[in-house]
Formats: sequence, structure tokens, C-alpha cells
Amino acid sequence: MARPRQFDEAAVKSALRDVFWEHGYEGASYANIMTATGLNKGSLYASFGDKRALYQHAISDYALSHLAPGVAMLRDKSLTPQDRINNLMTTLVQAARTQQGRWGCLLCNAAIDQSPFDADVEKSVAEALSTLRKAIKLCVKDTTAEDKAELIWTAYFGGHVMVKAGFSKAVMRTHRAQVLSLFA
Amino acid sequence: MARPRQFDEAAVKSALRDVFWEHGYEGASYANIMTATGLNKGSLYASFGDKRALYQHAISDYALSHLAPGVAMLRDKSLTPQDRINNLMTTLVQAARTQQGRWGCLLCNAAIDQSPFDADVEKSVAEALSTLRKAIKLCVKDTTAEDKAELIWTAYFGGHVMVKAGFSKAVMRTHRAQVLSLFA
DNA sequence: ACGTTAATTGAACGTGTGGTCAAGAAGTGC
DNA sequence: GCACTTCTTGACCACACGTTCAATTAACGT
Repeated sequence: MARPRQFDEAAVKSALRDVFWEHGYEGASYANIMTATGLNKGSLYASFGDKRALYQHAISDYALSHLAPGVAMLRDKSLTPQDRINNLMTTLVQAARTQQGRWGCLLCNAAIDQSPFDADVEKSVAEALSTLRKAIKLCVKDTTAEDKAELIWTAYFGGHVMVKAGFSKAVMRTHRAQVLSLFA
Repeated sequence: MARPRQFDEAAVKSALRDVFWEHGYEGASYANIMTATGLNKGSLYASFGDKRALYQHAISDYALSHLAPGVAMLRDKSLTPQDRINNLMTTLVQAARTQQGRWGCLLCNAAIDQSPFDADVEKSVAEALSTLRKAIKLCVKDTTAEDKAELIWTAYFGGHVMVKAGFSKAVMRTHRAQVLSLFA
């Protein structure tokens, strides 16, 4: 070992995640990426690989930093299933019409602008989406919404589309209420 | 009036719609656009304006060619409300794992990759999405799903996300069944 | 038939893109 | 202190991008 890295790998990865999250794959230029990470191209290539590889890192980081906590919450037995789904849908209400909220969900964004064109992205995204699907399924098990897991699943991501489209918190509140009414 | 246009405007617009639908705004290059329309840059600029204008034309054409028929179907009183929603969700089943199906829904794609960056796109997309929302609302009026219009709305677009992500027809059939179970 | 007017062409432009590389900087181990 | 190894820097590359425009082509009105 000789000269050690001068950057915090975790910090760089989360910066990568944020740039791609905000701008999308094609929308994020190396100018953006360099500013966000504080590294220049050479270091990025040496440490992580090409742009597609950076994007993959962004997706994995998102899975750890944002998806995993959500999944854990959905499995939190100290909350009722209804409360857990309420929490999930509340994130949409909170996201509506806010700056970062309109970044949407990186998985959803990646599914739409890269899944059909990049097999690796397609695989990572499909796995992550499946993880959430299973978590919801487990959450609603033995409730009145037991047979509506996939519906809640798509409603959540459809909600993200609406947030991106710019719909209001009021709309997302209505949406949340309707999802929760499945437990009635 | 002197030399008339040598192309069919409607055909060019639907070609435009298809290119952007398949590749997204940034993913569609002028090379793609020229091949698809059969026109070269000069004519495109003279007839329609810059790339953003082309994209707007694509969105309007989609609204006419794809959204409007869907909305009409949702208002078709010769079908039961349940059958109409069934038709809507069946389009997702049919789209799954097919080439064009994975283009997804242009409105959904536009919402995700352009709405936050282009106010004109944001407006057109939001209007189109609102139109579908209203159509669904009207459709389910006086049924047991009366208070679940927004849920069906987001479930539909969330379904498109899943189709883009590459999920199977079987998954989309399950999803459809769950949506239809709202009428039980 | 001819002049006018508009549509079409394709080459050219500047810019920004993702990607590369040789030189320099900065630690490590002896 | 010195040699070695790794990381970092920033200039550089070829190319593709969206856009423009002068020249050419072709239909219309008279």
C-alpha cells in the first residue's frame, strides 16, 4: 500500500446517489458529478469505473440508505400494519411540492429511464422493487388488505409519479386515505 | 403559397411521438428523430421548432392518439364501470414483457424525466394526468369503488413503472385482479 | 413559360459529452 | 532519507450533440 485515498468513500457514494437521483442518468454530466463528489474524472474512473458503474453504485447506495430503512419500518412489529402503510404513504405527502421530494424515487426513475436499456440496471431495480413488494406483502398478511399487496405496491410508485408530475400534498393526502381505507 | 410540404404532418407527429416515447427526451437524438420522421434537421426546425417543441408535439399527439381513446372507453356507458377499469388494467398485462409495451406510458415517462425541468412539459403532463384522474373518478361514481378513484389512478401508473421495470404478465394479472376486487 | 415563394437539403458551427493519459503529489515501508 | 507504489490532477481526445444557414429544389400564381 502506498498513498491512501483522500476521500470518504461513503460520502462520495451518497453524493453520487444524489446527483443521479436529481438529474437522472443522462441528465447528470461529469461536470455535475465532479462538483457533487469533489473528485475529478480521473479519480472517479480509477476508483469506480465508467459512468454506468457510477450509476450502479448510486442505485446500491439508494437501496441501503433509503430502501432498507423503509423495508425495516414495514417489518416493525411495534407498529400496526395500517400504521406502517400509513408511514409509507405519508412519505409521498411530505415529498409533494418540495425540492428534494420532486427528485422522486431513484428506483422509479431508474426503472423508467434506464431499465429498458441497461440489463444490469434492470436487474438491480427489479430486485429492489421486489424487495419492497415482499415487505408490503408480509406487512399486510392477516389483515383485511391481505390480498391487496400488489395494489398498495403500485399505488406507492404511482404516487411517486404524481409527485414528480407536481401534484399537491392535498392530492397525496387523498391518495393516502384511499390506500388506508383498504384496511377498513 | 408556393412549394407545399412534402410530408404528412400527422405521420411525422406520430413518428415524433414514438421516438420520444421509446427513448425519452434526452435519449432521443436528432439522428433518431431524422430516421423516424424521414425529415432532416432543417425541415424539423422550420416546421416545428427546436427539440423541446418537438417533444411538446409528441406529448400532444400522445394525448390525442392514446389518452383520449382511453378516456372515451372509461366513459363508455355500454360497459359496466368494472369492465372499463378491467380494460384499463388489461393494457398493462398486455404491455408487460413486450417490446413496445416497455416503452411504458409517454406521460409517465415525461413526468419523470422532464416535468421537474421544463415548466411547459410539467403543465401538459399534469393536465393529461388530471384528465385521466377525472375520467376514472366519473367511471367509479356510484359503485363500491367510488371513494377509490385516486387509488386506481396511481395503481395504473405504478403498474406502468413495473412494466418498464420488466415485471411479468403474471404480476400484472395479479395486480389487475386486486384492482378489480375493489368493486367486490 | 416564368418569376416568386416556400420547402428541403446537407454541410458547417460551437459546445459539451464521456473517456484517457502522462506528469506530479503524497503517503508507505525499508 | 530514499525508493516504491498509489492516488490525484488537469489537460487532452474524439465524437455526438443541438442548432444554423446558404444553396438548391419544386410547386404555385399569373
